[in-house]
Amino acid sequence: MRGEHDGRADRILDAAKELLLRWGYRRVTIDEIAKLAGVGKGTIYLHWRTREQLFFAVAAREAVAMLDAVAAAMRADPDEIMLHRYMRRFFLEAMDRPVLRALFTRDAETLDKFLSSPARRPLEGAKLIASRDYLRVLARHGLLRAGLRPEDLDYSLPTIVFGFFAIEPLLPADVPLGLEEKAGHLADTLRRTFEPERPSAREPAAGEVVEIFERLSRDFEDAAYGGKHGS
Amino acid sequence: MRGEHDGRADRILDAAKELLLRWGYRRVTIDEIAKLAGVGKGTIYLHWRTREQLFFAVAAREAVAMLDAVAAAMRADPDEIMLHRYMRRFFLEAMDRPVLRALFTRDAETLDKFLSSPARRPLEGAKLIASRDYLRVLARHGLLRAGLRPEDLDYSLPTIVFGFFAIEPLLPADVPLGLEEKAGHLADTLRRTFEPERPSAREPAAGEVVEIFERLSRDFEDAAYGGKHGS
DNA sequence: CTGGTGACCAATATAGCGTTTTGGTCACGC
DNA sequence: GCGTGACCAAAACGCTATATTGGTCACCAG
Repeated sequence: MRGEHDGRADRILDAAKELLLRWGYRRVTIDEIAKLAGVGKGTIYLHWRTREQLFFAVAAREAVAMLDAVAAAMRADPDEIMLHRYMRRFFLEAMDRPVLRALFTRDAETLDKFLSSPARRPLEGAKLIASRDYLRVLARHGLLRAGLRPEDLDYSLPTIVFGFFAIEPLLPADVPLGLEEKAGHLADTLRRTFEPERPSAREPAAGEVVEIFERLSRDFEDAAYGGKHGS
Repeated sequence: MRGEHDGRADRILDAAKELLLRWGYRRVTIDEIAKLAGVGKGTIYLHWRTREQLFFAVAAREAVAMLDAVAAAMRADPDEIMLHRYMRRFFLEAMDRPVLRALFTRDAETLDKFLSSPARRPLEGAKLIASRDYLRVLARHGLLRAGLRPEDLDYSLPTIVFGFFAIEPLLPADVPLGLEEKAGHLADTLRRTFEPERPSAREPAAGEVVEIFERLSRDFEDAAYGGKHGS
């Protein structure tokens, strides 16, 4: 069932994505998207109720790709479920995907009003970064500092991660750090702040965690293609 | 010599500050400031070369007040020189001063174009947050993690602190945390990330550190009142 | 002489308004 | 019955006339 869309929705999303990255949110019109996708304008409205929903779907599809990459990496190496490893990959994957990078770095040039539009809400860091379920599993398996409860992270964790994204457009051009190094600093901060010095084994938790991210991915996929009926 | 200005500059800065907070950067005119301060418009230009410099001086004077509070606290309690204690106070003091809060939270409503104006440059976090001299003293006295060099903090430290400020305008209204608690989370993060588990005594470093902040304060004071001749 | 001033000016911002573009709909036809 | 593009109200844009404002400087009060 997964990924067996008729392809038309994806052609439209491809067109929207390309134009978004080329011209920025404000300058892209539905007519252009329809033309590039080779469909009538009305067809787009068979898939999504508004322009906003359409662009939300563009971003949601990117999130799906990212989450799938995350889940795959966790399957290949259980260590990858550790909070600091996950956020390291999260940072790298997000920065490698122009749409997500624009979203997380709050690139106003590209996203303009979409940044403050309500449709963007479900993409807010919180859900992706700090899925309560994921943190709960980590805590239960001794992969968070003793005594640290999932809700204790509600504020700090997204705030720290947000800082590493949001600082990007403000960095002077001559910062001698690559993405990998930045991700490393982020990971180091999270590991020291939230993880135990001697964490338990990861394997017992890996299955559950992978499942959580797979489910999250499906949720975003549904949200992307089902925008017509969604909230 | 300190603080013995003729008072006129301060009256002007008071007027500018009040109008800034009331109307926002864009709506405040030099004429209004002059009227409220009870001086002629030309007089303002005897103190500062441009409107931008004037508003920079408003912010610089706030920074002086904050730095003085920081230095006083460090004099009263040497523990206050620890990085996490300093940043805790920095956060609280900045958030308590409307002008600095607007600056650090990047409040576009209040500051508008001033946020991207070159005159603001010297107020950038880096100088205040991560004065190299201060970090060097901490390192020399064993108050930073072994092996952590001041330049290793150039990226991480401002980034983390920036996150805690910049997230503010994005927090939903129902976040159940007070400023003190937020500052506590920031301090905790910095302590665990950058400080040794068993730091050396603070007293030996306290004098030097206090001096650094006193000098920083004087620098900002000079910059504020000497805007006429400054760069 | 000197420090302070406000009338003055070029440059920028604003307001008004007619025109164009565009998100979203829906009657029609393949 | 699914897909379409002509259609429409609403929003965006371009443009001109007008108003505002940062910054200057000739002049004046002390």
